[in-house]
Amino acid sequence: MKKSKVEAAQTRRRIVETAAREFRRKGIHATGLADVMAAAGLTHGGFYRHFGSKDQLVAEACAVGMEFVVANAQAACHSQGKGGFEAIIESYLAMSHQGDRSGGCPLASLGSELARADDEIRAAASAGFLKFVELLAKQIRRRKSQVAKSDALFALSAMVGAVTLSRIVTDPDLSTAILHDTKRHLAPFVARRGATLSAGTS
Amino acid sequence: MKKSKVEAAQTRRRIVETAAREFRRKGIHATGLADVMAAAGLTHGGFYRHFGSKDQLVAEACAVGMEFVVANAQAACHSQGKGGFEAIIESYLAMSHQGDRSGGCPLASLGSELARADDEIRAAASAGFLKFVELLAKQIRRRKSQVAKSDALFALSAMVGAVTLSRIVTDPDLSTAILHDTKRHLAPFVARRGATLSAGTS
DNA sequence: TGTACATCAGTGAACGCGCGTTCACTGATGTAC
DNA sequence: TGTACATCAGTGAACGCGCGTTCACTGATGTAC
Repeated sequence: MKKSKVEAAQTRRRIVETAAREFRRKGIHATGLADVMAAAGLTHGGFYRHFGSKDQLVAEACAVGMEFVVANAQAACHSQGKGGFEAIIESYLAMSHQGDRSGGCPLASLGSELARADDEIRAAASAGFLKFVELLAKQIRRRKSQVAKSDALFALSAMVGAVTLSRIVTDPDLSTAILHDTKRHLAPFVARRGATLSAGTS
Repeated sequence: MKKSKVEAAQTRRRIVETAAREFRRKGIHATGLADVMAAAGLTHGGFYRHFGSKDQLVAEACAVGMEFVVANAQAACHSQGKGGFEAIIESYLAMSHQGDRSGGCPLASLGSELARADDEIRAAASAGFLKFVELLAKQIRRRKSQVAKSDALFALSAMVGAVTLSRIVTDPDLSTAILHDTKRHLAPFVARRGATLSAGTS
């Protein structure tokens, strides 16, 4: 039953992408390797032909998940009429993102699990996080790029927190309010060029 | 070996408080009931004399954890010379909080796990979240309390996201920067009374 | 180009382990008389 | 106040189950001649 090298590479890719969806949907701990392999149309025994451990898969799945999210954000800021920054926060803080864990941002759907994960996994998440920050910073044109990056760090923190909290809260109105208010507070960010807010001294 | 009613009540309380610490430290899924009971100086068999299930303990532990965090915030805003709001964000976004999962905010240390938890657990987290929001809103004096609440929702989203992300990221400098920048962006919140930022129309 | 053989992707059973939960038991507590 | 007995907090062994990981096996693939 050996498959060709091309097929094997496709299978590997399929496992990682399936894992990226399953981990985000049910959480890292709650998703077994057998679940992932079954969702990819395979039996669990073959897993170790492709990966050294579950943690390795988690790291790769995390990287792929972040790539998708950053690509989506990039697509959003090119497609809409609005400014790039506003388009990104609008799509990130949309109720559709809140409801779609498996296709959404790993930082929001796996945040507290990632914080306890091993170095390799956290490094993958870190790299994806920084790509997102850079994309955001590029949309915030300021005199000093360092200030734009600082603004982007803050904006992404608020967005990740908002989506996470809106998923925890039991009242749907409160859930919507968290996303809405975060959107409203972040939106003026691009407009206020060089405002006092971004020129803190400490 | 039966214990008196008073002793039993103390034991129950001790289990909940121990659980609150252990769950925040290692995560809900990764912490077994035997771990919690051992940390409380008991054997695991007695657990079901006090609780109906692990989920019930998680819900109570979450409630207690949030109570402690809100109480800490309240203490912080009374003890320092600064304004209450600034004192709270300063203590929440301190590196000491980032490093101390077991004594810190459940929303940050358990966020993505809570988002997938059952209704009872999420209701407990919701209630604690709202208490925190109300405390924050009280520190933000505005003409309309509804605006203060909206500001508080946003501020807490940013704080929870910042602490979570600062724990994920592998670069210690980036970790510090996330907390620092979030502090810096949130601090002017109280100063800017009725600024355009808080008077959005949509 | 055709043949012989090593490789290795994928299967399915099995491993030890820790989980949440149950249960028979113990003996101090609290109650009924 | 003293005695007899039911209660029940806590113990420790056991349960079925699913986990990550291993392994013998299979047969198509890819290579050496």
